[in-house]
Amino acid sequence: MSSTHTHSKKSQSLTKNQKIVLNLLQNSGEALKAYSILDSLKKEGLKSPLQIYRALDKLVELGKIHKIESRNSFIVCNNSNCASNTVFAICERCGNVKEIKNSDLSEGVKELVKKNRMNVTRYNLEFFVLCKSCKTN
Amino acid sequence: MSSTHTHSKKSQSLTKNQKIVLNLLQNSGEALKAYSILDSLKKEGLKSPLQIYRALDKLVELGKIHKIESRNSFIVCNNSNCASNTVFAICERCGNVKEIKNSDLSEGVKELVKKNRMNVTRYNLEFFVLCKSCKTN
DNA sequence: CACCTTTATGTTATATTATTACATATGTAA
DNA sequence: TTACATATGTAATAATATAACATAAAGGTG
Ligand SMILES: [Zn+2]
Ligand SMILES: [Zn+2]
Ligand SMILES: [Zn+2]
Ligand SMILES: [Zn+2]
Repeated sequence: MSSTHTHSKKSQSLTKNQKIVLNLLQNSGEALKAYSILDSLKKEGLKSPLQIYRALDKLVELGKIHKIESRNSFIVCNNSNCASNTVFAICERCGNVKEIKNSDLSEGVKELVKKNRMNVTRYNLEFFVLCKSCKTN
Repeated sequence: MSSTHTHSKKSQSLTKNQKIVLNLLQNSGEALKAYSILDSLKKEGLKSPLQIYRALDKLVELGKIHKIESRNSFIVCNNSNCASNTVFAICERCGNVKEIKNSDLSEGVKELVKKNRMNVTRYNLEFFVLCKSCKTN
């Protein structure tokens, strides 16, 4: 035993199911739905929706993934740290989702927040677009 | 007979069910869920989810109402014409939803769109806030 | 270590949200 | 009239998400 140096770093504290779900989302690179994730993970032993939703909830809470609200799907965070302020471009034709850095938006958002005296915790912006691939077809 | 003067104005072309649903949303003034709308309209003779969803779909399409994606609820449009570009403040504590004019946002959005070379059809921005009433309690 | 608390897991059942499929009716235009 | 598009009614079912409860693992305190 000796060095059972409990690597209890906060940063790698994902549990088994959380790791499995995160891996799938990372490897897929696209937005996935909960029940499609469940299907894909039957072989890993996960067999109930709740196992998926619990992992997803936690990963969202940790900022590792985001939920695409208008599509009930989930995608890995593309940025280092969104602080849960998210911007997506969602293709209306093929459903492709791409996360966008929100830096350019901050000024406009700040003004809007100030003018409306809002106590903003976070925000989520969804652009509905025709993606490059769909535009050329 | 005689004057069956078909009042076929495009502007008032809502159908019976569409009018009933829109009226309820207008009178309530708050965001409502489809099945709660259904419950409220049992007395008007609407009895299946599909009757509600069809009316809601059409009203959204016409821009009369909006869907709050993160809450699966619907609210009357608060502006004259959003062109389906919507901004909401959603209280995380009580669920209250308020539509916000998006004029101040346009510059930041335009830049973001330009920088990412997006072909944007429309957008939806959801601010998660602590509303005034909840802040004081 | 023993003890307690918190967090995660497994499992079943159920709630909530939304659509498919098909038959009928109504509105609009040539 | 005929044709076509749009709206309605109704039943069944699909897709998304949570409640409830039992058990297990992880973490902190003394
Ligand atoms: Zn992100
Ligand atoms: Zn596309
Ligand atoms: Zn509006
Ligand atoms: Zn509130």
